[in-house]
Amino acid sequence: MGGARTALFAWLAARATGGQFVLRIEDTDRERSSDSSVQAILEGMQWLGLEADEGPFYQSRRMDRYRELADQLLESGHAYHCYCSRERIDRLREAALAAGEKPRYDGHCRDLDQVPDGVEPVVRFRNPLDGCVVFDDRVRGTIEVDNAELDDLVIMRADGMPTYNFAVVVDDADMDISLVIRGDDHINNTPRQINIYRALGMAPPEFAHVPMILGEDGARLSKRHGAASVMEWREYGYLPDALVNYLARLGWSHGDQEVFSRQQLIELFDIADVNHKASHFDRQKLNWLNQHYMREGNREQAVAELSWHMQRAGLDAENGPLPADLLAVQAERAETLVDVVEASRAFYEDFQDYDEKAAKRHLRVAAAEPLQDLLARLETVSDWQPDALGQAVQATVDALGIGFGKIGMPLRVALMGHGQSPAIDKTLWLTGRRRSLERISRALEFIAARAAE
RNA sequence: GUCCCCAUCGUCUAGAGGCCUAGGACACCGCCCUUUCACGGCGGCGACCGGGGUUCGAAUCCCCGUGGGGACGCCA
Repeated sequence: MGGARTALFAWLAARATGGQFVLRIEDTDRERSSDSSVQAILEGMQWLGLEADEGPFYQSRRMDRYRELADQLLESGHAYHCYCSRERIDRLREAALAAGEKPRYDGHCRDLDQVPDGVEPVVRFRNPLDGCVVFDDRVRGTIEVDNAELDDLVIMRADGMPTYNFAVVVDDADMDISLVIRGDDHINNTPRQINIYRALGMAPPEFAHVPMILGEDGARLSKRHGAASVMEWREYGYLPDALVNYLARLGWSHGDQEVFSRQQLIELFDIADVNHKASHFDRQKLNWLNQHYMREGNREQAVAELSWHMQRAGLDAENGPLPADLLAVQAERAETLVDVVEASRAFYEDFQDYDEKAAKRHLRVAAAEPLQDLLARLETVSDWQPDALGQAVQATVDALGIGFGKIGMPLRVALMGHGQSPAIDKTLWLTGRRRSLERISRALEFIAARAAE
């Protein structure tokens, strides 16, 4: 989610300023990057509607370029081969930690005379020893770091693959990136990268470090908090528009406004307005927005998503009301599309047993006459629409001189198997003629059987 | 531990020295509407982390504490 929000900000910043949104897959780590993880990103972006103007570009296909520039740095003396073993590096780190210092590479191979045999070296960047790096962050303002705090980072691994900090510099320069928007966990990388730009003789882009998103418990958002990938949120029943709106409001705002269309977001968004503080992910507020978008948002999107969820839950839309009709009545009593589907099973398939408590309370002998009367009336209803259905129920109430409660709840339980459903006319409507008549008959039989016991 | 970043209701936030008796939203509580569940309406609870400055005046500026987050990888 953090990545999705960063992508959203980047997309908005590009759209708001007439720029291009470039999608790049940073897959230089052979062990961690897999087809499925890349696929998850691509799918998530598409589902959220964050279409890229360029890309996706894959770093794994630009190896020659990274090697070329690493060689250039080697030749100009801005980089050097390092033969230190991982064990030595580990010892260095432990010693530094024990001494209360910041772990750093000690520059052992900086000026080596002789090259050890049989060791595949890494390439390290020769970071300046003094001075400091200052940059003007578009959201944070001026950030200043002493070069003395920085060590010589590895830019090419022993296997010849570039590391992140080097590859992004090369790519951002080659791809003419004017603004880099990323999580503020990268603030510490930026001065190192700026030093590399300088060594390469290239001009660094502008940077904007946006705050992180924390879980409800204040810890960094992770799988532990329920969902790692954007597509999992789809599975939970959220709408892309709701997620986009929610994510945009996390760390950014425009006065008291809470609901923003994409168009408004594009018109109002300015990266410089982004907050400095990390924010907590609040599922309940997302729920509220999701309900809002289910009720009043883009109909096609909501219906398409609902259909997807129905299929996933094994509900056959052919065998019950139209998803659009279902949404129209269920959205106001549900927070997610999964809730809508779960509350609607009875409209698409038969239920086995009545909820014990509901049956005991509402399917009693006293309910038999009203149900019988209503059944007769419903059989004559030709236009199975809410208005006519509501009138039929009212007619039963009037004819028998009973209160609405004497028929409403028994009917609800007869139709749904339990006591929760939309307004009774809507419930009859969604249940459909054949099922409604069958289920009322079934309830009458149930009542009779109970009475006989 | 060292360095970097941050700090307004439980949460998201408004607030750019007087407009603040600190506003809105979510959540929560109450009432109304409703013979289901909801929706909706009305109302309530609830915050400027602490201490020093600067100023006629500070939530807003500065410093120091404290708290939180991040970084310190041949991960990104």
